[in-house]
Amino acid sequence: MTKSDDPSSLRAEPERRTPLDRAQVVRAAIELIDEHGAHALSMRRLGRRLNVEAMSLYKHVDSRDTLLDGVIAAIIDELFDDPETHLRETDSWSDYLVRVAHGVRRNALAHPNVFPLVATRPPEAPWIRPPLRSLPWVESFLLSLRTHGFDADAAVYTYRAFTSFLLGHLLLEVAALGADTGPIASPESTHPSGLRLDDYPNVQELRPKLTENAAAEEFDESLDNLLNRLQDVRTHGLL
Amino acid sequence: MTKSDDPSSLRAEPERRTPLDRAQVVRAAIELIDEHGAHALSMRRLGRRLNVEAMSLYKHVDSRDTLLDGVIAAIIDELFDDPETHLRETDSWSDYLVRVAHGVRRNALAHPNVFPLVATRPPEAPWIRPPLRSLPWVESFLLSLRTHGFDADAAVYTYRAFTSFLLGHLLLEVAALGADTGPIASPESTHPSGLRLDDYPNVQELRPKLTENAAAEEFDESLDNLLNRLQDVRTHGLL
DNA sequence: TCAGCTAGCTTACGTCGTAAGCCTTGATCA
DNA sequence: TGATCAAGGCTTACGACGTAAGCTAGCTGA
Repeated sequence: MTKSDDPSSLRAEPERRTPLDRAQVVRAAIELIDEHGAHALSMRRLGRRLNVEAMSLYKHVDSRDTLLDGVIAAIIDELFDDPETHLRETDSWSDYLVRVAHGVRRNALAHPNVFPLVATRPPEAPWIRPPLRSLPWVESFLLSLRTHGFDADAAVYTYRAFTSFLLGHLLLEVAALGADTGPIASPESTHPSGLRLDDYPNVQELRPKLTENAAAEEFDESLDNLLNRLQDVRTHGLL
Repeated sequence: MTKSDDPSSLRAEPERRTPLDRAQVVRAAIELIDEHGAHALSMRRLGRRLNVEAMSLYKHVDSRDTLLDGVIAAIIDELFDDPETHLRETDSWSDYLVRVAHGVRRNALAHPNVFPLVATRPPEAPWIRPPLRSLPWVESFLLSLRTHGFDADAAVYTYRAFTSFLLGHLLLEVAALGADTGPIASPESTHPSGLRLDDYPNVQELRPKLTENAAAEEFDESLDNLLNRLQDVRTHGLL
């Protein structure tokens, strides 16, 4: 009506032939968050991106909140579908954990604006811990450990220690990456780092080192240390 | 006008004699978040709680976002003002780190709805890492370590490892505590844990253990392990 | 006394999530 | 073929939100 029937465009835009579905909505939401951060995901904006009115999205999604849950589910399903993140015949338990850890890290770095959601939105049950926050994941993880000699206590302990490790390291790595883990994003880096450091001599002196990015090495080293600890737990039990 | 001049209350509510100030606004915001979660902090609601119109808050605060930054600053200042979290004459470096860790944990558990903000809002600079996310904190932390024999590299390394450790453990502990780290809070725990576990035998079997809360012990043990690792770094350097 | 400032209030705008209901189109079936 | 119907769009509308702009009452100090 307004200006859409520009005669020069017989079928200018894709002119949706096939109807939208939930998967497309979720995918578009992920793209939008990847590009502009979670605060930019509004139903109207998402509709615009899909050439659809905001209200039409509700044919495919119950609410914005469940859409966000869908985004998270999609991301961790993507991770779950990565064969690298599953136990192999030839694996030792530590090979397995290393591959899972690296898979999660890849996943987090691929979607730095989504990861804070994965980290902080309430999980389905309080004992399901981000970032391994789906039942399939918990099941797969526990099973893999138990088939490699972890008893019940050690497996659960490992689940908790491993998720804590992942969350701490990756949330900070992703945040340092400039992800707008919070509301506002880029434009207010008013001065590239116009902090008054005069009263903080140690910070001032160490700032070059503080800004160095050694995330990958530190992740691996900390992981290695965790694995050593878990080996004790596995063979000697808790305490 | 509406119903506020109930004659039975000559001065029913405090009837503000002294004007509001920024500190009171921040304090009220913290209370509101503590009670109802961050999603419940709107300028209008906050105004209501302070018997003031929403717009009046802008006399004391630049925007909702800077108010949130103020909330975070207040929380970590509270932590900084706790003498338990600072180096003592009699301390070894590990005594110090243990007390800081426990201080942060106390702080997080005292404000479980605020901690996710502390964890995920963008810090002033990318190398300032939650939850020790103020310049005074970084300075104090680095100085304390260096006065105990950490060289520059080891001190910075420790800052990073320590913050990762705190963030991972405490964010998950606070989340399990039922904090609404995300938008919605309590009412939709429709069924106390109505998850279909039929297809997840390991989860099903281990669920009692998964729901056990051993956060305190695990925090301490993981901390102890971290300290051992740091001891190596302190005495032998990195790598 | 009176100018000026402070800390409130009022109004208004644009955006948000979403409830309710309408319209078009293509498939189903008599 | 024509009637029926559901799916998947669209329109309108409501209340809450953040906040820009401007108003005003009452205190301060000259």
